[in-house]
Amino acid sequence: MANEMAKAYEAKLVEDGIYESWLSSGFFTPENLPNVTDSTEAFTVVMPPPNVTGVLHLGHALENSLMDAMVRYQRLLGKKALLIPGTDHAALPTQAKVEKLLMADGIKNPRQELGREKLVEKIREFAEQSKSTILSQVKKMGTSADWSRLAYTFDEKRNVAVNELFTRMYNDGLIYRGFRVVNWSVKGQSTSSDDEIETIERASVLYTFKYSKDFPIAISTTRPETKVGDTAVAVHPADDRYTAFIGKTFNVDFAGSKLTIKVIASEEVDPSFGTGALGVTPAHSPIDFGMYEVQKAKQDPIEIIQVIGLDGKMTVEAGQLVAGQTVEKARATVVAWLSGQGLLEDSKDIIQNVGTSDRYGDVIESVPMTQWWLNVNKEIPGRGKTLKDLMRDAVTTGLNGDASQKVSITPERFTKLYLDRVNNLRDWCLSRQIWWGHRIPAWYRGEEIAVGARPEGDGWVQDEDTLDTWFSSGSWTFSTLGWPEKTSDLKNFHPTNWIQMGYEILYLWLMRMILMSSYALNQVPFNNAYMHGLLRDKDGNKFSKSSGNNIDPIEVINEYGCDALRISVLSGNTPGNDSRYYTEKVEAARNLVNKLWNISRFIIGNVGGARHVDVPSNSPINGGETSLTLADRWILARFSETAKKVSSLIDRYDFSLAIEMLRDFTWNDFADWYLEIAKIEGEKGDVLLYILERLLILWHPFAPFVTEEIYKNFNSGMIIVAKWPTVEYELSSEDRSAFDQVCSAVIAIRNYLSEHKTLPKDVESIVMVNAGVLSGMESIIGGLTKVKAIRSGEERPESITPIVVGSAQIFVQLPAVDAASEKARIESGIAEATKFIAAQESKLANADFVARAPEKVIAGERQKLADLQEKLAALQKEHAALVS
RNA sequence: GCGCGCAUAGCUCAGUUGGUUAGAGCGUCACAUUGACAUUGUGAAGGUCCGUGGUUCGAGUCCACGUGCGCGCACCA
Repeated sequence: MANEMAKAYEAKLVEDGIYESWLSSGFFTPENLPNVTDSTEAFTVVMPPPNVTGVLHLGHALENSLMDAMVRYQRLLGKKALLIPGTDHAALPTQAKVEKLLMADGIKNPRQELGREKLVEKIREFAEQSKSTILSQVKKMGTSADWSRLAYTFDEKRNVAVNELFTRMYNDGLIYRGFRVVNWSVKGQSTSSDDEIETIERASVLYTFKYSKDFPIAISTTRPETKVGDTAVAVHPADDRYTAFIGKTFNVDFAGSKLTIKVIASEEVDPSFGTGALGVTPAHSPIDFGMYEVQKAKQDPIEIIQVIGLDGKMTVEAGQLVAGQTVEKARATVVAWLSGQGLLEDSKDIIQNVGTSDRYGDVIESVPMTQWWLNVNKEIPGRGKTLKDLMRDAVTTGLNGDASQKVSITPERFTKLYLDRVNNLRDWCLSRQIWWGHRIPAWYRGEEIAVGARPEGDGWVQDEDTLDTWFSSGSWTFSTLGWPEKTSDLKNFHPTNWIQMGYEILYLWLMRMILMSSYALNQVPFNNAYMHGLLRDKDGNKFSKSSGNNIDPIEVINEYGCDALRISVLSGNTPGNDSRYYTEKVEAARNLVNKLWNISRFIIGNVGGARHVDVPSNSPINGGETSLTLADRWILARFSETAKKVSSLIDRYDFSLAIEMLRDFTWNDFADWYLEIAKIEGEKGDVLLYILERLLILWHPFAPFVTEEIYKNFNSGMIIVAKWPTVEYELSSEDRSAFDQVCSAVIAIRNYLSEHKTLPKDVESIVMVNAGVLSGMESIIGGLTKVKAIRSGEERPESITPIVVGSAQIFVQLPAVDAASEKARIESGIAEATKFIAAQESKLANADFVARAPEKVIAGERQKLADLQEKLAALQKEHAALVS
C-alpha cells in the first residue's frame, strides 16, 4: 500500500464510491451493525423531513452535518444508531408550486379546470419526481440514514397514523368543529394557524369619524371599509365620557348600509387609544368576535355581518356602495364618503403591524367560518390534564413527573420561549382549504357527522378540507416507527434521543411534536432538542431566491468536497445562534482535510503500509520496559486528552469546539511537532499508526469521506463501524514540563534567529549551558531548528549573549553579532520581566489574596514569580557581562 | 409595552463552574522551502473584552443601570 496515495486528496473522485460502499454494507440499518444484540443501547434521531419539492440549500447542509455527525459518533460508540430519513409533502407550498407550473402551461385556473382528483394526481406525480432529487442530494451530504426506513409525511402509513390521531382526539372531545373568525389568506384561498402568520410593519392611516351626524360617539380605525360590518361600539365600562350610552342602540345610515349599533362595555378597550371607543366588527376581527361571543353569553347579543368575502372583495351584505370592490378600493370609497358627509374628524399617519401569510405574503383577513379546531385547554378524559399541561410538563418535570420523559432544549433559553408560548396558546385551527394533504377523516350525511373510517351506508360525503401539514409532521417521531401498530421499532427507538432543528420552527414543529407524542404515547418525542441558528451569507443577510445570494451546496461539494463543507458549516456554529457562511471558511476546511490526507500519506508511505496497532509494542502498557521517548509519551497522552475532550464536547453538542480541538491536535501537535520529531528519532511505526488510526476515527463524524478513504489502507474493515478510541495514556507532570521546555527552547531559538535575520544553516553552533531537561534533547532541538551543530556543555562561549529558557542558557554562535542590538534585546527582556514581577509581587503582597484565595491558586502565583525571578537574574547577569 | 439574545484582534467567532501575560481560523507583514503537504513551514504585528457603577482577594465571565444591533410575543380598534 505504501506510496499509493495520491499527492492531494481529490474528494470528487472518491465520495460517490464511498457512499455506495456504505449503502451496500448495510450499516445504516442498526440491526446490521456488528456486535449488536437486542440489549444494545439504541440512539435514534429523526430527520426533519425536507420539502419534497425543494432543492438542497445551505440550511440542509448544516442540518445534515449536525445530525450525521451525531449519529456517526453514536455508531462509533457501539450503539444501535438509527437516523430515520424522510420527506415532507409540505401541503401548501407544494400545491402552490404545481399550480403555478400548470398556469404557466396555460391552465388558468387549475382547481376549476382539473378538479380535485386530477389536480391532486398532477401534484403527486410532480412530488414523486422531485422527491428523488432532494433525496439524492441528502445522500451527497454523506448522511448515514437508514433508507430501508424511509418515510414520507403523505404516504399510506402516515395517513393511517394521522387518521387514528385525529379520531382519538375527536373521540376525546379535543377536536371539534366550530364557527369563529379564522386567519384567511385570499391569495392562498385557505385558512392558516396563528403560528403561520408573520407580522410586518406598514404605513397606515388612522381615521377618526362618526357613523352619522347624530351618532354620539366618534371612533377610530385603520380599516374604515370594515365598518359597514359594525354592529356595536365598545367602550371601557369606567369611561365617564360614554357610560351614559352603554346599552343603547342606534340606527344609522353609513356608507350605503343601514347599521344597528349597540353600545357595549368591554374591559378590553383602552380608553386612551383614539377616542376611547371601538367600532365592533365581529366578523372581521378576532377581538371583536370575542366580544360578540361574550355578548351572546350575557344574553345581550349583537349581530354579526360578514362584509368581506373569501375572494377578498366586499360582499353584498356590505351594501351597494362598496359591494364587489376590493378591500383597498372600498377603503378609499368609504373615506371619500366620510369626507363628503363631513363626518371625518381626523386622519393621521401611523405605523401599523399587520399579519401576513408566511407562505403567500398577503395580508391575512379575519373572516368567520366553520372549521376544525384542536382544543388545548380541555382536560383529556382519564388523564386529568390538558394538552397545554402535557406540553408544559414535557419540558419541566417530565411527563407525569418522570424525568426520563423530559425534553431538554439546547440552548436552554428556548425553554422559556417555549413555555411562554404554551401559556398563551389558543386553539389550533386544523383544517385547510387546499387539496394536497391528508383529507380530514370526517363524514357528513345531512346533520350527521362521523369521524374516522367511512361509515356504512349511503350518502356519506367526506369533508373537503385537508389537515394542517404540521398535524402530520407533529406525529413524525412515532408515525415513522409504525404507530399506531404496536411495533418493536416503537419499543426500541422511541422516545428518540436527539433532534436538531432551526429555532424558527420551535413553535411550528417542536411544540406540535411534543403535543402529539405526549398525547398519543404518553412519551416525549425526544429527550434532547438542539436548536440551531440560521446560516447567513458573509454579510449577515439571509439567503433567498429574491436577493440572488443563494449558494448550491452541491456545487460547493463538487469544488471543495463534502467533508470540507461539513466542517465549515459546523465550525464557529454555536447552538441557537446564526452563523455566516463564506468561501474562505470552506477553503480553510478543505486545506485541513488535505492536511489530514497528507499526514496519513506520509505516515503510511514511511512505515511500509498501514496496519492496526493495538498497543505500541514498546509501550509500558505491554508490561515490559518502556522504550518510548519523551516525545512518544507526550503525543500519546496528548492524543488521549484530545479523544477525551472531543467525546465530552460532542456529548455536550459542542461540535464547533470539538472540531477546533481536533484541528489543533492534528495540525499543531501531531503534524508540526510530533511528525517532525519522528523524522529525527525514527522507528515510529507503532506510535504513528496507533495514533493515526484512532485520529481518523475521531474525525469520522465530521469528515466521513476522507477518513473512510484513508482507513482502507488499514485493512481493518470500514471506519463507519470502527470503535471510538478509549483513553489510555497520561502524562506525568515531569514529562509535561520537560516537553514544554523543549518546545520553548525550539521556539526561542527560532525567534532569536528570526530577530537576527539569520538562517539556521548560517549558525555556527549552539551550546546549551546548565541544560537540565534539555540535555539529551540536542538532536531534537537541532532538528526542529535546523541547526546541526548543537551540544550541551558547561563552558559558556565568550562574548555571546544566551537565550534563557528555564534555568538553561542557550548560546547561539552567529557569524556576526551586533552588540548594540543584543543589548537592546536583553534590556527589553529585563523590562518585561521586571514589569510582570512587580505585578506578581503586588498580587502576593495583598494580605486578602493570600488569606482568601485557594491554596492552589496561590502556589501557582508563587511559582510564576519564582520563574520570573530566575529568568530576570539570568538576564541581568548577561546584561552585566555585556556592558563590562 | 413585555421578554430574549448579541456586543472580545482588520474579518468570522471561541472563551465551560470567576483564577497564568485573553485565544483560534482567516486576513496582513517578514522570512524560508528540491523530500508528506505552496492546499506548506517559521516568526511577527494586531485587543481600554461596548460604557458606567457594584459584588469579590481576584471580573471578558456574576449583579445593576445605560448605549447600539438583532429577534420573539402582545397591542395593532
